[in-house]
Amino acid sequence: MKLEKIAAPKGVREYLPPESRSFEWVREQLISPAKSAGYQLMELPVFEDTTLFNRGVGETTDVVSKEMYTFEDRGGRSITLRPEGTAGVMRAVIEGNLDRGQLPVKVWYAGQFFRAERPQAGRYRQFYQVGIEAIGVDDPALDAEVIAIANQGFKNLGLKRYRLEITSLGDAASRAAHRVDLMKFIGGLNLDDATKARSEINPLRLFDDKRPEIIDAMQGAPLLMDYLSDYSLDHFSKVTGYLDDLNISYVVNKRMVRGLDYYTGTTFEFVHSDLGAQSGIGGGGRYDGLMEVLGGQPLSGIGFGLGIDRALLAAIAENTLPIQEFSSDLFIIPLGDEMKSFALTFAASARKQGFSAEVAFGERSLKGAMKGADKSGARFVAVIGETERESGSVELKRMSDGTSISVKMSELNKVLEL
RNA sequence: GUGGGCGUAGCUCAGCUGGUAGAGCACUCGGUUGUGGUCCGAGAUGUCGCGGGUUCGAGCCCCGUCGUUCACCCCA
Repeated sequence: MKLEKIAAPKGVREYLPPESRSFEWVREQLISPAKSAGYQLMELPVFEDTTLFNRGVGETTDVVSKEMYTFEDRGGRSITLRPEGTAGVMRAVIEGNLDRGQLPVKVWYAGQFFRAERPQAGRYRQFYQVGIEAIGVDDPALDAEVIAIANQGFKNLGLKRYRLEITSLGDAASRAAHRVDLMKFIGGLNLDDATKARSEINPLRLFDDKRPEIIDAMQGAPLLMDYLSDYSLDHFSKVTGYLDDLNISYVVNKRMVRGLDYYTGTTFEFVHSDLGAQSGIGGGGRYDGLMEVLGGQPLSGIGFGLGIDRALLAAIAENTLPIQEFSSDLFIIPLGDEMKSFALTFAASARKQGFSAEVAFGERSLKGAMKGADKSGARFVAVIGETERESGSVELKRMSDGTSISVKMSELNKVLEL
């Protein structure tokens, strides 16, 4: 009797071999620039106290109000699977007193995040991101470097068909003044109820609407950029100046909208042109009030999150994925059961000598084992039996051309390093 | 949460106007004694997503459901 199969939960994205090799590669390309810029790893829990996101991300955001996986644990605590990375990093920085040391605190992280949305191309309920945060210094040069690090990650992937959009959301006072005028403007529009309701939660959302009639209606809307204080404008122009010096091209998007409430000042987004509706491959910005909201010192911060899933889709779309070799140096075939122990010993010795080695397991015929060796892509194959055990040397067959060389089992480097 | 497309072997798919399933690839074994890739031969595999309905009869029609996919919303 066959039992029913169990499927993965809806919308999760998982990576199995051989695809996982590409995933691993993409993740490393995206994060390596941060590592070489002095950012250090932070491993964080995937679930947190629900209050962290309510307070950090903002109750009115879609993410918090309708996309979180929230449940009660056995102790009656409200727990939420992290929908984004920054709030958790801030919590850990405060809790671990990292903000008492030298500033800025510079950390990176990678892992899965969870949002209960309807799955779509490039949008999953469990998705993967890498990100960095730099906390405690408000310097436009830092903003520029953070952006440059993200940009370098995408360049590492060989991507070309993407653009960097950047804007400044200014400080709280500027946003409040702009909001009043924007609400007034929107009030004069003839909108359907759903859209009106959305605009009351966050009027900026209408700038992001994809429907032509809304885009049209928003043409004359007041722009936040025109409300910025001198300080914010000066800060922003320095950031763009540094980007110019770094030869990083960008477009200033005065209508950019971000879904998380904590962003202030410099805000940016990387958008890829081949990905359909879910085109954002990364985004981030400054969040100058967040630490304080979470009970820490009033320190500024800036960071980004890059979507690994989408970056991988982009690399596939642009055909920039390198072939990911996965093969051992040596494939060892024991002749019969009585040679298995010897094969395991030999494999261990080969690994100790610095080479990767696999053993043929099971009851296959020699021919079958050779086929297995071939498919594994191993560079060399060694068949071992009585003769080898007695002599202490093996024939290493080079699979690329079929030639073989005899070598002592303790001196594999004489052949394998060629 | 709303709307459209799709759901046939491990994969990609075929299956004509309804008559209870096929191809290619992949996989396993073999082509005799301790050596792969090509070639040849043989073989295994499907409750046609699931449930109900129409019919003498359904993979093909209808309804529901689940899954998947694309878009809206939102966003990585």
